[in-house]
Amino acid sequence: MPVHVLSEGAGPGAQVPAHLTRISISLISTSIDCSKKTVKGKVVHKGRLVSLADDDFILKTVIQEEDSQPDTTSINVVLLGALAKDFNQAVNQGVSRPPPPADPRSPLAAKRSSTLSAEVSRAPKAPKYTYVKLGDLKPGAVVNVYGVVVFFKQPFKSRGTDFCSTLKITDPSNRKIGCTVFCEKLDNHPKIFRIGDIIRMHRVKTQFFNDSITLVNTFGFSVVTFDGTVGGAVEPRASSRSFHFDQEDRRTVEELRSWAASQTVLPSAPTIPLSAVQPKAYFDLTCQLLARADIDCTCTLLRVWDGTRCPHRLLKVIVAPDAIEGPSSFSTEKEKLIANILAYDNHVESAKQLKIGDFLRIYNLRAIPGSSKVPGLTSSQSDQVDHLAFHLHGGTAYGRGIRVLPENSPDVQELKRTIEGFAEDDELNDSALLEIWSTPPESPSDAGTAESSTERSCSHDVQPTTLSELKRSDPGGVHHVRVQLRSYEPQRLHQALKLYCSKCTSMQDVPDDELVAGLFSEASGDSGPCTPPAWALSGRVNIPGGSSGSSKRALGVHLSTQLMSEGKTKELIFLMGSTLAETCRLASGYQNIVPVRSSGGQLTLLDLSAPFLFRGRKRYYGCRRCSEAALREPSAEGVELIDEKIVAEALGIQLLKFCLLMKLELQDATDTLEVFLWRDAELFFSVSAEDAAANQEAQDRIRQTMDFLSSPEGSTGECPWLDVCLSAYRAADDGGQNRTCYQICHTAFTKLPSEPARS
DNA sequence: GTTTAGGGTTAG
Repeated sequence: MPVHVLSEGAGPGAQVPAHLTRISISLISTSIDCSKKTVKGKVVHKGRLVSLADDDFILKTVIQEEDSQPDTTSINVVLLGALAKDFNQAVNQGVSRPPPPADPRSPLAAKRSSTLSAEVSRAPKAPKYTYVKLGDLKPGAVVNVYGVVVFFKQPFKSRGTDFCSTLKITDPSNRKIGCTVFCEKLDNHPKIFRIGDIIRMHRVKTQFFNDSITLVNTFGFSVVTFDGTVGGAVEPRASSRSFHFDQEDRRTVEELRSWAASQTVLPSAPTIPLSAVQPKAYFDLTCQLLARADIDCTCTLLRVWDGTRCPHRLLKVIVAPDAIEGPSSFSTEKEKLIANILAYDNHVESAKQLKIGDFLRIYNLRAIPGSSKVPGLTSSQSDQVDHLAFHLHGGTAYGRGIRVLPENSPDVQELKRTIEGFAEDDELNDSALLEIWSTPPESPSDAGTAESSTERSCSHDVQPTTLSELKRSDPGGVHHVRVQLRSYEPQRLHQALKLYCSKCTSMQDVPDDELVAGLFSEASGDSGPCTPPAWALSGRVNIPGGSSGSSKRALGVHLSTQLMSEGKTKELIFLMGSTLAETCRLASGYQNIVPVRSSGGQLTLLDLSAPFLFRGRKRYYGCRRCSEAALREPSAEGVELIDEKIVAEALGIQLLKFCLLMKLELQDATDTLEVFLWRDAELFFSVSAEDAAANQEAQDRIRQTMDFLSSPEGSTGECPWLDVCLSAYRAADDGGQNRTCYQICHTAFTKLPSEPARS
């Protein structure tokens, strides 16, 4: 039997016998008589010709219908005998165009596979993406590639309609390939943070330019990048809503990482902390934005820090306080760590997009010594000579630009640790804490030598002092004291629970149930018609009756199509029109509940004063200032567990962290002292603040600890003694006056009386 | 069915 290959574009009747009719591959099933049917498609896989006996062969092939979803409309075909042999000779695996026209995990594909896969026998998997080695690139093709980034620019505005990213990549073939990405949306551009990042691009076309091949994105382009650190987590940074990622991708990334690590030719441009900045040098800085001010239309001031102190004197730029976005001043200690950066020309626009609190990487920043000419107002210029000024010059040469780093990136995690290390001495400066508390100390009591009820875990090598000595000593530093608890606030311990934003460092009370219930009832008020987003499947859910026997009712729910197709239906629901009590009741049956409402005919989230997420008994809140909340479909691709972080990220919410804040009055024989328990409160109580917000046991533990510490013990009739590590720091109060504050650090309560049995 | 850019320091 001869095998004919249809030429591209040939009509269906051209070479096919007339008694045969063509059907779509998606219609093939075991209940259909296929004997007079044909299919038309492309050979996306051609197996090896296997010889069974003399002149008897077997060969497997996969045929995929064109212009269709890859994992739903291909068939496995087993060819036998001479047909297998003829096929093997006549047919080539055709990848004249890039294999799949759409990401195989697109919602459409997922939806179809979930409904059809059980009924129809087809290829079990989408055809794999094939990646062309950079050394094998030929002009005039559309390909998928992997590479290691050796140069990149942040996206910049082109003269056309799009932003443009330019980068250069390499791979073990050692060929360096320039790439250009044009996209209107910044979000669709590759998320490259540093040289050495790994990049995967789908559907880029090869072009000849200046005697070498370059890559440019083309239709259906998608890109994913990865950190290039050997041994680091392989976390895809996608630039599209859905993308394919499997174990083979993981392997490829790891192979490229190890290869790159062995290459000395890869230029390494480590980011430099402010403490290591050299005058005249260009460098990349990883930092947090604290404040911003427009100087003129070609220059914007960015005030940043990275928790380290630059040994050189830094240029001060004086700006009118009302021109500053963010705090107009900081504590004296913090000011010493803040660098003023002048961003010029094209960077003024990108500086505008930044939010106070953002974590940034600023590329190709220049430290200029002795600068005295700065647009706008500078303080007395004569005493600014030999001060370092940081300039981000106009243009994009050498990758000059600004990039916001995501909070979960390893570099930001490290930055936060550095900043928090400083925060131990300073973070409680701003009036936040001083506003919440204010009561003066009183008189001393007797000293004791009893066993301590706490244990210090710090490594500070300081001798214990008395409170009166401590009060006389210079402000700052750490101190060890032996003290008793005299009093504490708040007496109502639930008031010690706060919500803290690590981005803008604001702190707020946890909204009480009455307030939250009010928001739910207000949200269910708008019951007009409402359009759910395209990715959602809508249905109803029965609310289990409460113990009071309240009437059952059904509420609207919306589910993510993609999560459903992954069998994760119950892991996340968007619930509409429920009361707070009903939401809590349903939370026992669904892992994640996001309350939603109808607003102006659209489905939206509730006001951020309400929890945006219920997980069992836990509720999670977002920062009103730092969130850009919107209802979006979360991607759970490769995610083991959908948790508050995944949901918050998908919804653009800056997650607030539960924390505990108390003010304790301590005493010893010499004096009394007010101290805060905040940063290490969880360590002190051996309880997480999040648990304290949700469960009685954790609350009991805090209550028992405070009861124990404030009640007379045994025959001595004294309160228990505590060995405590205190950190002292200067902080400005409301009136701008600096005063010394103390905070308990590195200290854990150890002597809890036996816990009562629980059922 | 594709214009833009196609790396290589501002000059404050």
